[in-house]
Amino acid sequence: MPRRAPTPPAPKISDAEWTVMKVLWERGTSTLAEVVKDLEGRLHWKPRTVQSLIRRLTDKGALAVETVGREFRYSPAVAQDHCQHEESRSFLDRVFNGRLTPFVAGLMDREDVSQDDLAALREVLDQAEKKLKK
Amino acid sequence: MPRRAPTPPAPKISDAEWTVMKVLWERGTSTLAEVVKDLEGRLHWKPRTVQSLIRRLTDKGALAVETVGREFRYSPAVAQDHCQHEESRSFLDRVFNGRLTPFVAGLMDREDVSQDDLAALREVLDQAEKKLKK
DNA sequence: CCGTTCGGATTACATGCGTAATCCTAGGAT
DNA sequence: ATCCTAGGATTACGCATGTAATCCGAACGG
Repeated sequence: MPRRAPTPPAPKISDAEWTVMKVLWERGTSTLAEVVKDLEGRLHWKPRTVQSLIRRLTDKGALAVETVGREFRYSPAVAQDHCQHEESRSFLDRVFNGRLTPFVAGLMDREDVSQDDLAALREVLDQAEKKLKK
Repeated sequence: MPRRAPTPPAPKISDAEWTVMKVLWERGTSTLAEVVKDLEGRLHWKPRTVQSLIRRLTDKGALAVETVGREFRYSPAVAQDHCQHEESRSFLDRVFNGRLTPFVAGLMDREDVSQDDLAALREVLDQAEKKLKK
């Protein structure tokens, strides 16, 4: 599968940082407390831990900080799509020599897929084909 | 997509280690020199570096060592499929909340896919469906 | 006004990773 | 017999990561 024109690279986001970014992408601009709230229950993390991760993310330019009156509000500074795509590429390259089909085949082989999933995937392929023909 | 019954976990393999494992999976049992040879040209790595990686891989149980006469021969102690599947799962969970369809859709959207790729993917889906019906 | 609390800044600290160098020994070249 | 060399064992070393704790100042409750 050939790549398109290169896109400016997104900052490299670690595992734990992904967890935080996902909250921010879902919620949009949020305060530390809001992020902590969102994560608690699902995660054991102490608030300090979340703060550390947020700090690292702002340091690497993945989050923007805005001082609204008294409080700091954080928002994603990189598009989720973009980050997802970079991760996807590097994952496929590393594990499957860049090839998508064996990846999908492997999953199908070892996990149960629903009819719905299959239908959704076919739909995606049809869209791709339509785009290709244009 | 629901998971199947859990499989015994494979050792966690780092980026650089994947490069080495791929050589061993392709070549089968090999000596250090053979692995180095296989990698040189594609990679800048010094032989010592390769040796370190091999050592870490044997330490974590991903490679088996066998002393054949004078030399050490290394072979994969874990199945490639298995490792690939674990990576796939953790990647999908981390980046796409476990969902395959958005992953494929994102790739289709940002990369060019060939007719051949599309056909191969359709074939995979057909197989999955057949398996599902049985 | 005073103590508590919340969040930013700074610091911590073990582990893993990428990328080797050094040391040592046994086998091969001369 | 001697020296070189390849490869295993040990050690290195800086950076990233996961997971916080500490310190400090401001806001808030009483």
